[in-house]
Amino acid sequence: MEKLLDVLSREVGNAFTEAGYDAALGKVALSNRPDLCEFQCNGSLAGAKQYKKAPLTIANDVAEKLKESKAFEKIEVCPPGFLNLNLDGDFLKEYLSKMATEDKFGLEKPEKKLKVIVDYGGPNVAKPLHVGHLRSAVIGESVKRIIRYMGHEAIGDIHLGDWGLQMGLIIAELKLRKPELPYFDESFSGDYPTQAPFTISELEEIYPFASKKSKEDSEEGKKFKEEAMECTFKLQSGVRGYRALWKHILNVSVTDLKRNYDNLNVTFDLWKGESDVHDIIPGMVQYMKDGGYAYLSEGALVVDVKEETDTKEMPPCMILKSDGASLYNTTDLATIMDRMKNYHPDRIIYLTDKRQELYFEQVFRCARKTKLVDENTDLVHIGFGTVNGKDGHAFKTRDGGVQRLEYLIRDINNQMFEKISEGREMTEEEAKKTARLVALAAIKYGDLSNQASKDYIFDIDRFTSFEGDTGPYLLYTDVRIKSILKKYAEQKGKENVDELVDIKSGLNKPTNDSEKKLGMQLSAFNAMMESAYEELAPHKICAYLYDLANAFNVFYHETKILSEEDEDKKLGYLRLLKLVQLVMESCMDVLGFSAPDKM
RNA sequence: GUGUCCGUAGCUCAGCUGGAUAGAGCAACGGCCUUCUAAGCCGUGGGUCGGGGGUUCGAAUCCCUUCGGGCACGCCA
Repeated sequence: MEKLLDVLSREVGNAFTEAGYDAALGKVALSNRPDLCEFQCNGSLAGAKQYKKAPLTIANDVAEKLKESKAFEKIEVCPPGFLNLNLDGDFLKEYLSKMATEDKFGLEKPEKKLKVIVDYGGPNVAKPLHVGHLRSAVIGESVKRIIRYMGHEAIGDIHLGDWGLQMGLIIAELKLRKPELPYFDESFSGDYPTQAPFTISELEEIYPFASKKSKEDSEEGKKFKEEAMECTFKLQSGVRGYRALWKHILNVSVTDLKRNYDNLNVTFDLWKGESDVHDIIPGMVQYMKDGGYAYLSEGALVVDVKEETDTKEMPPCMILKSDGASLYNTTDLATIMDRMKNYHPDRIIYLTDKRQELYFEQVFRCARKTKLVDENTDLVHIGFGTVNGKDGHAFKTRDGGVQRLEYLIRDINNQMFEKISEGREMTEEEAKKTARLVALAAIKYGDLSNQASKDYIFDIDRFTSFEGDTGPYLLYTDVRIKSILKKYAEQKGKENVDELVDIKSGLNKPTNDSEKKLGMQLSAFNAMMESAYEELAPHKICAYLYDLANAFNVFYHETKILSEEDEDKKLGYLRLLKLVQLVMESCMDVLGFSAPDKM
């Protein structure tokens, strides 16, 4: 379905043509002076020079022709040459009625369905999730859903960090603590225990402990690091006991990660990791050498990725370290190779901290230069900003430690639960469930309503106060609508409101200003979603949703809906409400949260 | 040093493919609940869009410059 602004631009463009001017000047935009008009066209000003005429003259010429258009109920010319336009109520009614009958409210299907891989830039196994992981999870989930909503195929890959020195560190430390385990006995040939020799809590304690030790300058630290590297090497070369231990680490970790991500309503289609491409690395390296792409520089194997047009320094992309070991780049490139072979994606989107921008540019250029990717496969990096505390510095707990995501969410859930329990008739069970939904919306909306690339301040007090521009406000609005519709069904003695209020039978012509504003906000849905997709910008959906909720609440306060005596008018209101509800819920779903039935 | 991002109300942020008087939320102050959920609505105050130049009929938006801040810049991920 054509976007409303395009329809209107065509109308005005035609008027420009009829008046003897370029149709391209007829571009219509939402008015930035809502006190004067709903839409505006500034083409007369832009065309003044070209036609050597006063803008006012052009505007008057166009306005004259525009009178024949059915799209506008008011056409005004304002000095120095603005065309101020108000939409015709019947025209809006027709547009909304069509929108209500179409799939996805008039969002156009893509010409070609694309296959997109979304790489969530994986957490490391054996390390608890912290607030930093929140962004990649929340933004990634939304980006994935936006892509799907647009009609493309999206494959989400958590892409775990499950292979490097970190694994060696854990194994080395375990070896010190529990040397009696069969995994370290090279002569052991029986079956290893199916039960892991540690819990997730132990694992989460071991890794930071070992990591810290390996960084110490002491003799002990150096020795430990060597041991860890040795363990890494043994693991990667396939020593049986080490592989078995590694599987335990992975299993214990993944179970815990799944639980945490489930709480965030974030899911992955693939639980791949760096280890999955281990076997194809030698082949890839050989290919890069054979192709003349890779050469030794300062002992390391690198590929030059500088380009003529570069204005900045562009270090080469490193393929292997000087000791011959692989690194982050190696696995990322091998993963690209693997994905091309097994999925043939049209696009791969990476979500990581924005500090990795240069790194990804190197990797992308390298992949292109070495032809690991097809020319028409798009590689995109979405670099997001850091999550800061109220002081503007990286988010920390009160004692200065890293805040575990799990505890943070638990705290917010609890705060919500208390708030909801206050003076509301709900069972404890219900209140808990509602609290989780509200907390999730608070957290996700708090994150997603900021531009992804910017740092933002994670202010728990603000998120949990949930007044104004917050997730809970949106939920509240949706709940209000549901409540009215439910009440109407009850009045009619029906279980389900859908058979009473069918949006497909069309909307009414708006009868007052707030109703019209609400309708206009609805009509912008398809354009908004398209732009959110093009820019991979969930915050645009947030802004739209907030505006829609606002428009609804104004309408709600000005309009008595259920007590309206004119049955046709009442049904019109209810269908409008239903449409608002469906659009809101679609937006929320794409953002990755949902509303309860009551709150 | 090179590159890059940012600087908008007291605070947190939109707006940036150029348009008229720069918008929200929070905080402050004042109204609105016997009537569909007040987690709401309405109103008041609050700004040299970091500074300076330029392009343009018109600049928060584009270009240059300058100040202030963040981040990155070969063997970490």
